[in-house]
Amino acid sequence: MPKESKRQGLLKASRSRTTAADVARAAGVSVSAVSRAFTPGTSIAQGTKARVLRAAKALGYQPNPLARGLITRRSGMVAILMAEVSNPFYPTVLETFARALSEQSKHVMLFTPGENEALEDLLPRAFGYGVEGVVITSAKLTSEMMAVCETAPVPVVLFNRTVEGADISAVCCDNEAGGRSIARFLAQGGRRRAAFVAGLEGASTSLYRERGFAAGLAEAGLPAPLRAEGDFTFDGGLRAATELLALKTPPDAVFVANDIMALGVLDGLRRIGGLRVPEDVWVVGFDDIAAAAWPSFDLTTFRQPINRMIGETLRILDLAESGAPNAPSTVLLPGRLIERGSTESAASAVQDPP
Amino acid sequence: MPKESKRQGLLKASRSRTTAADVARAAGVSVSAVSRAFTPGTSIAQGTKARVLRAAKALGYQPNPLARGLITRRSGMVAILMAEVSNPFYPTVLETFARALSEQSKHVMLFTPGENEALEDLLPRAFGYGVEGVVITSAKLTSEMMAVCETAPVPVVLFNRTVEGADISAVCCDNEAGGRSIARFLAQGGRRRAAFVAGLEGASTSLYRERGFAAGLAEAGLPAPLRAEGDFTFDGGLRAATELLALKTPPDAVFVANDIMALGVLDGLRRIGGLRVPEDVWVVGFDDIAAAAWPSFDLTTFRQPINRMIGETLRILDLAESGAPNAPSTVLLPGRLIERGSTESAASAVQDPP
DNA sequence: TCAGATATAGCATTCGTTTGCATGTTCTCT
DNA sequence: AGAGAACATGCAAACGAATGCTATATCTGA
Repeated sequence: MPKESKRQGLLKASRSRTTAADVARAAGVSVSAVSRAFTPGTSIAQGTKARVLRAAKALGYQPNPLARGLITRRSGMVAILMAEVSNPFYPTVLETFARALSEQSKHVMLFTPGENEALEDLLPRAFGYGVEGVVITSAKLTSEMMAVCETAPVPVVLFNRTVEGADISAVCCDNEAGGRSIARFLAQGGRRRAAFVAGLEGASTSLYRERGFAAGLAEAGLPAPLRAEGDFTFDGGLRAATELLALKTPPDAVFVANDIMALGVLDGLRRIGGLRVPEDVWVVGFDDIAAAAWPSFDLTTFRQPINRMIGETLRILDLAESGAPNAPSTVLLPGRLIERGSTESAASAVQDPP
Repeated sequence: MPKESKRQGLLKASRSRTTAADVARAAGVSVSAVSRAFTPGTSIAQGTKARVLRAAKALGYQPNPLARGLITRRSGMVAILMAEVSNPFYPTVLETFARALSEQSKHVMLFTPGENEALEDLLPRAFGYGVEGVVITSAKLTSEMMAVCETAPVPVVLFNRTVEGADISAVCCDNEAGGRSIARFLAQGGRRRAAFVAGLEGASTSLYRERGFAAGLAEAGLPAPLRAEGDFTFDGGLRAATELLALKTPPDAVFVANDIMALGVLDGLRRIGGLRVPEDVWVVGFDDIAAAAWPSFDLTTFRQPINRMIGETLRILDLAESGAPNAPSTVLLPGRLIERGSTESAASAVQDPP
């Protein structure tokens, strides 16, 4: 690797960053004082602090997160592991996170597992960067992964996921309650033959939603739901729809494990099956992504409280960070059914008595 | 307790960070040698390099990016500024970027400008983290912003944006050519009264697409397009549709500045205006997002070459990084029209004469 | 065979902070 | 007024790696 020194000289000459030493000199104090002025909760007199901050502002000084992170092991970044970008729910989550963290002047480091990249290799890399916390929104959680999470040097939170019997914090919508309330809604609407379209095998969200849904149907005296499988994608929904249409007696209502897939089901039932929604069949999703409200779909769905979920996640991260007992906690937040045109309201359906 | 011992082992492996000194000791060399073993292009014998790498692997050692970045000023991260998460085009871009960088074992640091956060404040923060490059995909580019970009210590690339007269690299689809080819396509299909739905005022993409479109129509001997404005969002598309419907003579074809807005226009024309697509009116978008291919929309659109665009962006970043003359370059990549059901093929449309 | 060129390896410095420790200062209470 | 306590400040040693320089081996050619 030959020629290299030229560029360096060029760049460094023009943009030498101002350091704590510069500020110290300007304010007539030591670098320690500068450091303390920027670290809350340290022993420093009001006067000197003000003086330092003033000098810092004048020079445009900001503590270097890299140097700081080298010592404190916290570089002001939070790692987010996210795989399913094709599901619009997650970009929204990502954006909200980024904004929320930005207000604490923290930043998002994004980790997207590649084809042949194991998640458990990604995490140590993140730790190397001194991330102050990790949020995982990826579907597949292997047991190796769990092990890494449990021994992580910083708090780890599963977002929209849970794992049984693992010592990891998790923040979720109450999926089981959601499934149950949808079952109740369908029953009240006079639906007799419900179907469930599952997401990826092994995803906790799909599992709990199905569990609650089945329980709710049973409580209402309805038979267990028909079942098809998708993979949480639009195309998976399309395929599931054809599957359902192939049944001798198709369902009169379908609860789909998430919205993006529900849109696929809806489209499949209409375009391929020629069915009318909601006249022939009702469709209900889960998440309340933006597209659910589009006129073409007008999808009834169960809204996840994204903002509260993110709030709770940040709370857990902060909590663990501030040295509180790091007892892993699972937070279940209530969601809410949003009725739209892919179902009829219970009121109008009640006309014919059971 | 078996669980206890297992944990212990993992703790050792993942938490207590092994440093270059540990590896040096294990390999019987100095830390310098370890450093050189991990830095390509340095003077080190094959034998010792192999020995070091073996020891490193055995200990699970990875150079600490923070410490490394402190010296080299490059921490292995690339900053991405992204605002419009509600447009599915961008999450896709983000994901592709993250994967591509991951293969160079670099990482994405995401910056999402908040409500009252100026972009030009965000960049210096990014520089503080030693990012090796910056990719900007945000809509609004103020002149303060330009100034910061031009004096940046690392390469900056505008993605899907251009700015005239600024010394900043940019990678774009050839929007003007795209607009022109769409115009030609509509003309060949026998459309006589075209409309354009613009995106945000001041967005270069919208501007160039419109320019090319208008030029193409003129060349085909058609009148200048009708015009409505959206804001690059679905709802903006809906509003634009109502606007167009309110005209005394509505258009027989609409070119919308991007897909997500085109879906809104399509939905608006159908649901609100009761028009049939493509029988009554053709609709063409730009981007080719996933939803464009959904049966409900089946949107003809101009596909941006995302992969090539990202490839070029990375190339520019690498180029500038490796010390080549940092002459800002603008790369224009060709896109391609994807015909779907929201238009008729020119062949079939030619059958019935007006 | 020996001077001189050429790879390698190590030492010590450097990057920009934080922080334990020691040293003042000021304050409080008796 | 004096003895501690409580607070402020600076010094210097980390943090973990990169790198200019120097000191050795090793190699080259005459």
